[in-house]
Amino acid sequence: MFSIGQLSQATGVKVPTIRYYEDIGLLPCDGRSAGNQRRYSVAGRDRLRFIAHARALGLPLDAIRALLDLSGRDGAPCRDAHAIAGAHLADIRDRIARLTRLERELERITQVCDHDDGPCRLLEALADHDQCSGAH
Amino acid sequence: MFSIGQLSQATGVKVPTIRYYEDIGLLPCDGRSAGNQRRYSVAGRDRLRFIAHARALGLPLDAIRALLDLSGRDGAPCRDAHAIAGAHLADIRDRIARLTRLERELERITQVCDHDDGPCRLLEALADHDQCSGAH
DNA sequence: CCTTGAACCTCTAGTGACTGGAGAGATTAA
DNA sequence: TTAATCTCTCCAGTCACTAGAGGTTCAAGG
Repeated sequence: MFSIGQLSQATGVKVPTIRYYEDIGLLPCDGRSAGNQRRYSVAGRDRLRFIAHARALGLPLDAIRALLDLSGRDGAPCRDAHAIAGAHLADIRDRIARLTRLERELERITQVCDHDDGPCRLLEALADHDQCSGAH
Repeated sequence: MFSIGQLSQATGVKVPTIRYYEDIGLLPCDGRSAGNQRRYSVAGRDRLRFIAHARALGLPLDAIRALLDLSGRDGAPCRDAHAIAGAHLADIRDRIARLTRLERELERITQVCDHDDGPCRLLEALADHDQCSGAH
């Protein structure tokens, strides 16, 4: 059995975060010591590792909760898991696309003015959406 | 003079958001009606347009506040404005790079398993960081 | 057995940038 | 005048934590 600090060391997840995951019902502890301190089993550690890795991949906690529910069930979780991961992948691609448009727009804006005196056209360009090539 | 709703229509910024900007000291209103309703001048509308456009470009409100302070001053705001915009551009590029790594990783994970029966390796792959090519 | 210091407990509040709702008052057009 | 719309303030919620206060428990050394 692990204490919360040992679990934190074993997974790289901070202690307050582990307690937060318990609060929202994502990671129950496997019991308490006589003095009311949390104790975790190996299964609990593995569950937290799953959560931590999925978080590192950017999945929101709701999606992680759904995946954890799936992995406990039989039936056809494979398709459902793919649906969740696929939706996340689509979301990531969408964010990349939008950030890339912003990058180009901001590059353009920072290049309209590269002098040291006179009124700064950068501020004007930032103020005026009409100068932009598209929507954001 | 605009009412808050007219300002909202003119800028595309929602009414509660305008009030929020006032709360945090970003956009004071230019007076009140006899019945205590907010009134805005053309200058106020332009200021909100600046804020809205900078937000659409992804700048955080802190950076926008700094830019608004700059645009009111003389001195050498041009260099400072470039510094703020440049930092934001670097941040965007960093986020794109990280999202692209995640995209590749998630692509790999979703491809380890494309069947309909048996245990889903997608869930295993999500659980196991060691299968990943790098850090995230 | 006792002490010390680290780890742990609960609870509250704060982050960024809003969004939504309740319940009451103001404005405007017919 | 009346009805419809708009606006007011205040409070709570979002997401995923993070930080702090003030108190309790644990493990190791003497």
